[in-house]
Amino acid sequence: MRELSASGRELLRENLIMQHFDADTPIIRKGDQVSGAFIVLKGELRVFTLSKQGGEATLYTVAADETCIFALTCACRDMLYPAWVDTHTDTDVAIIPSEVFRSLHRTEPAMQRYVFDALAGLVHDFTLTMSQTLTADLQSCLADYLITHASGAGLIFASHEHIARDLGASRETISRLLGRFRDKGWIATGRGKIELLDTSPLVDLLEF
Amino acid sequence: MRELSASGRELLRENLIMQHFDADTPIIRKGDQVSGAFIVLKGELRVFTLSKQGGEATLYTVAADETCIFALTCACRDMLYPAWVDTHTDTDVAIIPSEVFRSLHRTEPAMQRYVFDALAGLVHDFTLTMSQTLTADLQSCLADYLITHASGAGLIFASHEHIARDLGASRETISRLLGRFRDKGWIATGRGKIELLDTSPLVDLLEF
DNA sequence: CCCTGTCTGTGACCTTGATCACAGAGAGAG
DNA sequence: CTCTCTCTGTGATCAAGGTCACAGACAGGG
Repeated sequence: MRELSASGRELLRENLIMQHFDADTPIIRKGDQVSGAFIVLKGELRVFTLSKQGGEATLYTVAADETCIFALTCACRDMLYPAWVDTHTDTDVAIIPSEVFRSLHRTEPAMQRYVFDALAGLVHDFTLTMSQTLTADLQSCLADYLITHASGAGLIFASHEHIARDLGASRETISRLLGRFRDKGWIATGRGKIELLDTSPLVDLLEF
Repeated sequence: MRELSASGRELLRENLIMQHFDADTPIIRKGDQVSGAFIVLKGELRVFTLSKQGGEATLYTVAADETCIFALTCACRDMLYPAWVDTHTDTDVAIIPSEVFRSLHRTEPAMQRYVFDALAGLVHDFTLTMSQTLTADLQSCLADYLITHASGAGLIFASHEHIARDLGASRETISRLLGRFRDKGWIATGRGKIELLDTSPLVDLLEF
């Protein structure tokens, strides 16, 4: 945002709204009118859909310094928000009101570049998610999840419940699959913790 | 494209490549390097993913006057193409080579607007597809497909095979579901043809 | 009119993953 | 140390769809 013009920066400063959400708060429901562009300052937003039966499936998460692309497109094209959003950690968000955002987007090249990058990145992410959910079985999705969510040391701190929600699967099935991975010696499991022991067979599950 | 600057229009005219594809031709494979931005002039491109087992699922189609967003983002960000593309009808395509496109996108506001609109539209479409495939059962997907693909007179000209490919389902299951719809009097079926008789119960399948 | 190729209808069976129902851990609070 | 809560493991059962295997139905070419 350093690259905005003086007047743009001024406009932004005057209209930026800071907001705090506690952990596990529902923030947006599908069909809500969205008040503007969101930029996460601290914490994380989770964007997900709900099924007929009440099951959830996480579409993507918005980490610190990122923006929610659905909100961007809603602010630009006057759409209703197409999904649900909540938090699992304390989260601070900066909101640029729709009109301000639209005006910045019209006049500021830096803003155009920012939005374009965010959208193009989303297309990439979505493609991955889509092909995965459409074509891969749960086992492959889980393998991918473990690899992409592991810390450098190969550790993941998450309950089976949590993983199941992210993947839109049931807790029991995740438990069973993790059990299978463990029996094969690929991972070690503990309460709220998973350790990757041998990633190569997990990676093999992804390639095709 | 009328809104480009004189120099931009000149650049475009000199570098535009016209290409013709016959029906049912594979055009791009996943991982291919993409030569530039595509604009469909006549016919239709189908963008789809393949699963391990060889199953296909259509992500979206690019109709006349539309552009393929994957190709756009690939051209902009130097990515490999993330899906497969083929045709089912004779199709004419205009190709803007990557460097030309990048240069136009950098300098021409009209091009920036065009790309932004295409991306934002995709986000919207993807959202719909995603929530559907993630949350709805095949019956609802089929109902949606029939309604969105019917002509004004409520007619669809497509074989069960074709519908199955679009929905990433098997031909037999589509046949069975259509049979159920027919038995309930909602549709009439014929060889390569479906007629909607009573749309309201089909619409009911979508709302939840 | 027949022949052949593509659609369509159906039965049998299998796999995946959801759901229900518990039983046994860790782990923190008191 | 106990009590209670959440997390984990596992069996039984069920529904949706995919796969295999045909059989009939239509349509166009010769």
